[in-house]
Amino acid sequence: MANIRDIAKYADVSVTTVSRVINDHPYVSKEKRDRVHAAMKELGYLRNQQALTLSTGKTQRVVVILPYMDHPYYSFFVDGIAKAALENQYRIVIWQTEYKLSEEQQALDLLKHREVDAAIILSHEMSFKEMVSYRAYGPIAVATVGAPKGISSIHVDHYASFVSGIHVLQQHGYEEIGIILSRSHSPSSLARQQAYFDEVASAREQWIWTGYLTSEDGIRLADEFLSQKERPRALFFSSDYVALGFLGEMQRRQLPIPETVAILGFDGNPIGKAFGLSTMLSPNETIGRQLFETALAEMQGASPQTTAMTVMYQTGTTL
Amino acid sequence: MANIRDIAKYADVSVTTVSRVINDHPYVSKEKRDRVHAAMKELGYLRNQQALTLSTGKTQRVVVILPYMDHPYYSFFVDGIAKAALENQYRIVIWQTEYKLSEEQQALDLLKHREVDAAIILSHEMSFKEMVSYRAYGPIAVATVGAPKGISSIHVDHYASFVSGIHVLQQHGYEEIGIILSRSHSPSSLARQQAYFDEVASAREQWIWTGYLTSEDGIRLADEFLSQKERPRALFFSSDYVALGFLGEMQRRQLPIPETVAILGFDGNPIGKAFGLSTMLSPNETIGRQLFETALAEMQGASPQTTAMTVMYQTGTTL
DNA sequence: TTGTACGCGTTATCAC
DNA sequence: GTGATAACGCGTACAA
Repeated sequence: MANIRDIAKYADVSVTTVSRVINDHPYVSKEKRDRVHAAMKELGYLRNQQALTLSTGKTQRVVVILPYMDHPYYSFFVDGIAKAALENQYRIVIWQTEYKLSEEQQALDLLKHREVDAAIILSHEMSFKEMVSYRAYGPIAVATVGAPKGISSIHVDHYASFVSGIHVLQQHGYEEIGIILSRSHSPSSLARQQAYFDEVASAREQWIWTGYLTSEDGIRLADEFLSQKERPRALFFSSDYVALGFLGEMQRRQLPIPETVAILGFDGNPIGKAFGLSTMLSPNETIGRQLFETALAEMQGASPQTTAMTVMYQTGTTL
Repeated sequence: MANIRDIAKYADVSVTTVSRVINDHPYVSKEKRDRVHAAMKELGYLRNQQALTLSTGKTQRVVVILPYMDHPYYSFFVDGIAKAALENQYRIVIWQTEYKLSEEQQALDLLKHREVDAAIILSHEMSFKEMVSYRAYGPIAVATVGAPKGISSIHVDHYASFVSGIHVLQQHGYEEIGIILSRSHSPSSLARQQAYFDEVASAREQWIWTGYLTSEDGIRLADEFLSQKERPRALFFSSDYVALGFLGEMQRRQLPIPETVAILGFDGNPIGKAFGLSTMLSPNETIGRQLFETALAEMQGASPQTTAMTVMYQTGTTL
């Protein structure tokens, strides 16, 4: 609990000198430097981060805003963010929103109240218009598409990615394709629908299933899918977990894949490999890293930037 | 950027009065209260959290220390912690250690440097002896077994849980049982081995596989398992993800489950349901909640406590 | 009911 | 090289 003043008194120097020693500044005689070090050791000095933070105005913290902690999709982003943050002596504060606007607002209020230096948003309900109003209080980097000037974005180009996924399906001979989306009105879902209608000749509304986020949703999809009279020959998912739920349920019903219907996932979650899931590999950990690095650069004066990432086909046995 | 003094000046009152208004204290005339509110609105006042923190000595933050963000096992704990924390106006800081002692030390240093009020540790390499040396700087709650006095613990009783899992296997007629562990020297692995030798008559060293953490490890296990001349009739895993990796690989090789070998998982990860995995359901989200609540109680003066949780058999088709 | 003055622990400024 | 002293923005005795 000894503070900088106690050290100064004990070493018989000024607090300024102690501060200089702590921060490795020049212009301190070796003799006093040694005395200060000895005093710090003797009294068990520990620098109080809160005081530093108030004094410098920098918190060395970034808030990461995401809807669900327990959805494995997000953990890869967070992993990348966490690694980049730790390497740069930053801490990350996690805020789980469950897509509630009020939670997103509270999380961004951390920026206003100088509790964090920047915000990284993985998915959001909030409009970009509202988000921009927080920009004055610190850099904001998002993993979603459509960010306006002022807000950095490192994201998967969902339109291009879905197009290339559809091409993979078509190269495998599938023309009648259905797609499985998460939230119907999210920008990524809209981009995916657009790609679907642009690239699939037989595209139809009934072959778009929306509201599927978890593996349980995937299980539930089996009934919805099988109950249709006219069914597509292939399903392109927007999440590996949903795809795996569906795949497992089809296996349980002894319906062979891809004979009954081909399955193409999206993400590249390692667990998919165990079940031979064909999928579009998304570089989510890299995106996480870059989100932090972009935010860091902005804190140091750089301009906001937008980067679109692409996905890669990862072969499996479900096509 | 207006601070409490600016408000005071603008409303023509003292800073104390402004502080009282902010914190809803009594003894402020309605008239001045209104003036202060008006001034705050006019100047766009936002309370600086860093200053509050330095002044009160409380950060309203808790650090959560865990080895891997991208291992889905931990996300359920974090989910529970996050929910409980947000309900109590606490923020959580995440520190990913990859089981590196130095990272664990750095994370606990946050406590020393008053950057957080308490620490929650989900899994650790550090000895409890060393951990205790940090206790002086704030409450510590762990999700592991064997915590000494002074350190709170909400954990799965791995010995009892493994015993009950083994009983489930035996009730299904399996006597020759093997077990799959993660890190060989972790307390939970030791408890599981003990349970194994205590309860399984045919227990043998060759039927203990250690070093399996991920689904990829589970895939790899298939070869190790099949190459043994004498094989157990059932495998009891310590993680659903490893079990699923193994299950998927066995399916790929067209080896029927449970005929080739029965599989019992451990965790109760939702994705297991899709593939009919029989497992021991562990209340990890609840444990997360209680970890936070215990830490909070300690911050408010309560004594450290230890609670052991039990797991429940969740039926599937792999036994 | 209100206000003055100080403490929280640090860094930054400026004079010596 | 060194050291007073003023910020940073808030809460809170204590006095009035």
